[in-house]
Amino acid sequence: MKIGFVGSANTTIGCRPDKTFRLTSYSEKRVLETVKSNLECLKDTITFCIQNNLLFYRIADFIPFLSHKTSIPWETIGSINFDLFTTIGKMIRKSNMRIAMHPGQYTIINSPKEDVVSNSFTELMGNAWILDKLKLDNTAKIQIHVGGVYEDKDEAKNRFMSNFEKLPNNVKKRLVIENDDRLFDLRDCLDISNQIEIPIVFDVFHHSLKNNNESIIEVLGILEDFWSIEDGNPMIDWSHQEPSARIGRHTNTIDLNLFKAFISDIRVNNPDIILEIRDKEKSALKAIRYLQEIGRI
DNA sequence: GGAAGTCAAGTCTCG
DNA sequence: CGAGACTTGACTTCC
Repeated sequence: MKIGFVGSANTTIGCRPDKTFRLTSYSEKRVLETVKSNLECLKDTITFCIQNNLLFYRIADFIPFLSHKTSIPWETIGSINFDLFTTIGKMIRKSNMRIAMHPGQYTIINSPKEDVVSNSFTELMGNAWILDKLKLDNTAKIQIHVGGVYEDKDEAKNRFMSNFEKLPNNVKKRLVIENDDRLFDLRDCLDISNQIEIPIVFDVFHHSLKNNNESIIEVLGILEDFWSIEDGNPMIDWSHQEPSARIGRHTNTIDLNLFKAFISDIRVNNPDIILEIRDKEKSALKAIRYLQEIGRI
C-alpha cells in the first residue's frame, strides 16, 4: 500500500510545481521559465515524498498550454530540460515511487465533436510523453473520466471504447478510467472495462455519491482482476465530504477517524491510495503516520 | 501594495 | 436558452 497526494503542495515544501499564466501573456520565454521552475519544484516535491515515505504522487500539469496550438513542441521542452527530467525520473524509479496524472474536465474522448476528441488526444499524448520522458513503466497511469452522456449513455460508452482503440499505444497502456459522482458510476465503468482492456481507478468519495449499493470491499475484490502485473496494484482515490459545504465538495483537511474506518474496512494492503484533499501533503502526512503506527505500511 | 476581476478548453443543470 | 457550477487558486489589472 502506497499513500500519496495531488500536485500543488506549497506550505511545507515551499514552492508550487504547477505554476501557470494567462494565455494573453503567452510567450515561449514564459513557457520555458515556468516549466523550469515547475520541474525544479517537482524535484523538491519528490524529495519530500521520499523522505516521508509517501510513495505515490499525482503530478499536476507542469507544462502550461501543453496541448495548445501555440505551444512549444514537447521534444524541445524535453531537450532543454534534459537533466531535470533525467534526475527526477531516476529519483522516482530508484525509490520505487508510483506516479499518476489526471487531466481535467476538458479532456473528453467520447465527445461527438471531433475537435474536442482531437484536443483530448493531444492532451493525453502530452501526458504520456511526460511519463515516457521520465522513463516510468506502465504502472504510472493517466486517469480520466468516461466523459459526457449526450442524451444516450450506451452510445456515449461505445464512442469511448471506439475512440480508445484509436489512441496511440503508449497512451492506451497508461490510460485508466475513474468513476464519477454524477454520470458514469462504477457499474458504467465496469461495462466498459469488461469489453476493452482498461483498469478502473476506484474513487471512494464519488462512489459514496453515486453507486448501486456495492460495498467497498466487494468493489475492491472485483477491480483487482482488471489490474495486471504490468498495470501495477489497483489505484484508489480517497477523500470525504467537507462538513457543511455543498455535497460533493472535497474536504479541506482529513478527518482521521473516517480514514481509520476506511482502512479497517478494506482489510487488504494492495491498493495504492491518492488522497484528494485540499491541504495536500498535510493530510497525507497524517495518514501515513497512522498507517505506520498500526503497521499497515 | 492590496482588492477585484479573470482565467484555454466542455458538459450538465438550473433558473 | 443563457448563466453558473465544476475546482480553486493564482494570475493580472486596476486603483
